[in-house]
Amino acid sequence: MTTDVVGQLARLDPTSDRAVFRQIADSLRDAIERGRLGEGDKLPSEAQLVNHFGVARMTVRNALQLLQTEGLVIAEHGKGVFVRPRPPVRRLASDRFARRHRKQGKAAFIAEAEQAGVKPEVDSLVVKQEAPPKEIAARLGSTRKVLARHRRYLHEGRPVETATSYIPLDIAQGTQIAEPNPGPGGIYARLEELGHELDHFDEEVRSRMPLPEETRALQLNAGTPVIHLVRTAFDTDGRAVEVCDTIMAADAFILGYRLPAR
Amino acid sequence: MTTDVVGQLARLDPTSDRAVFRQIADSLRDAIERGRLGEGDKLPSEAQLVNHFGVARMTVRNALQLLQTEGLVIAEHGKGVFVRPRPPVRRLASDRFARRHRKQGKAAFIAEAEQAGVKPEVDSLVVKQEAPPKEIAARLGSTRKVLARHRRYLHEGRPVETATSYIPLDIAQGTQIAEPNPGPGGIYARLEELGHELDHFDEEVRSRMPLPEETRALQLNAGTPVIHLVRTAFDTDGRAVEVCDTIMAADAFILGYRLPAR
DNA sequence: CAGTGGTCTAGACCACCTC
DNA sequence: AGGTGGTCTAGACCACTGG
Repeated sequence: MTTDVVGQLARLDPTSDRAVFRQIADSLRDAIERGRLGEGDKLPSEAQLVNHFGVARMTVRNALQLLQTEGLVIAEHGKGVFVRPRPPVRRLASDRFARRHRKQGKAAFIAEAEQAGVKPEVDSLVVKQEAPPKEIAARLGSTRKVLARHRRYLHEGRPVETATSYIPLDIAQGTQIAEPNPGPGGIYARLEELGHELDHFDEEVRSRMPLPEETRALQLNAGTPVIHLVRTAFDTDGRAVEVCDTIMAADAFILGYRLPAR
Repeated sequence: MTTDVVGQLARLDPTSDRAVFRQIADSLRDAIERGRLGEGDKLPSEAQLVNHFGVARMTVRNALQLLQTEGLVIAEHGKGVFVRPRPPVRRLASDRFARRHRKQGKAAFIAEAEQAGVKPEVDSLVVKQEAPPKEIAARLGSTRKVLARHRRYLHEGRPVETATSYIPLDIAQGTQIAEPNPGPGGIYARLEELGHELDHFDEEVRSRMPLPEETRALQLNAGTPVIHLVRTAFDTDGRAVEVCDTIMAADAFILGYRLPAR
């Protein structure tokens, strides 16, 4: 058998003010941080921990739950609790919407993914007309109806991002933007062909815990926040021609930006 | 008394596969999303929920814990469980390191905060010389010793950000950068005076759940992720002259970036 | 089948807050 | 003092996984 992890865990300090379940969590966290437990390794079972520390099962479960919400471990029903493997992260560079990529016929997500050497996919595409949500209308500067393009992106089969693009109907109606497949270079390439030469994008980045529906759509583990990114595209006339509302699994991305020191 | 919130909660569905504590969480979440419970409002007490749903206290506590990890509510010992108020967020604009701010004698955090109309503070300043952590050395392109400036930023008294700047010793030693107070315009102004004209900054943005130490330093509530931002400053010679490693309370910030469409 | 985690019960004592 | 949430116990039954 492998080395006896449970035997090497720190003992409880009965004189400490710190709650027992926190002390148990501390000792397991310590074992992970010191590398005694590596990525993907199985933690001692609840029963083993109950024996080792001489506490009730709920106390052990409290400790494990704490580590889960910290994003350090993942419980798998019927199998055990495992040190969470760090999934490969994708770097999104600040030139990801550069025209040269569109010119090559690649949409931003696809170009980024291929550069990172992973297989990208898109699914659950929904295109419809609707009244824009308030936040979107504020950014578009209009409450008139929009075309909403919703899709989900996957990475080697794992869902990592959902995105909804909102384009004013007066721009999108009757164009390929309203089709499920917007063609080479994505909707930004189509917008430029329609005479809306793109000038810049403004991105707003937030982070928070996922709503239950986001947890479902992205199959998120406990302890995984989401990055909420809202991007507004402006043409050279200064008009907002698209707003893209994106929810990303935070453990799958690093966002990269270049700022001028000017 | 106020309206009877607990009486308006949805009933349990005994035929559902969904766990009872999840159904209870669902009904409370629903009340929050529908606005029956507003920001700062007190949820029904555990005892009230136990009576209303006819379950054991641990079942109710499980439901409340779920809502806490979702960041929707905050439990306060001896007082109750409350709908989490959305703290005022600060927008960080992509021109926050523009030279015109330094010229006005303001460091980036101060300038941003004043623009947002909040009172900024800095505390627990530590300045020392050390070997750079591996990640920092990689960005500086050197493993030689650095000057590390650690500080914590507060917002109307609330800690919202910790930051550590690493500057190569051959640049910083003997200058005002090595002093606790770097002078007007902050260390970037000093770097430029020393002949390192700044060209651009590269920022990397990640999000994850906080480590216990970060939870302490930022006094984070359950269900609050952190934004981990690493900024590298480059001078016009292309040399990395500073790396700043920042941990921000995710509920206190919106990051804004402008991307070229070029 | 045995081992694992998931849910739930029915209590107990404690620490904190407000009155 | 009485209400609130925080911790802990000692059980029970269930659902999933693996050999």
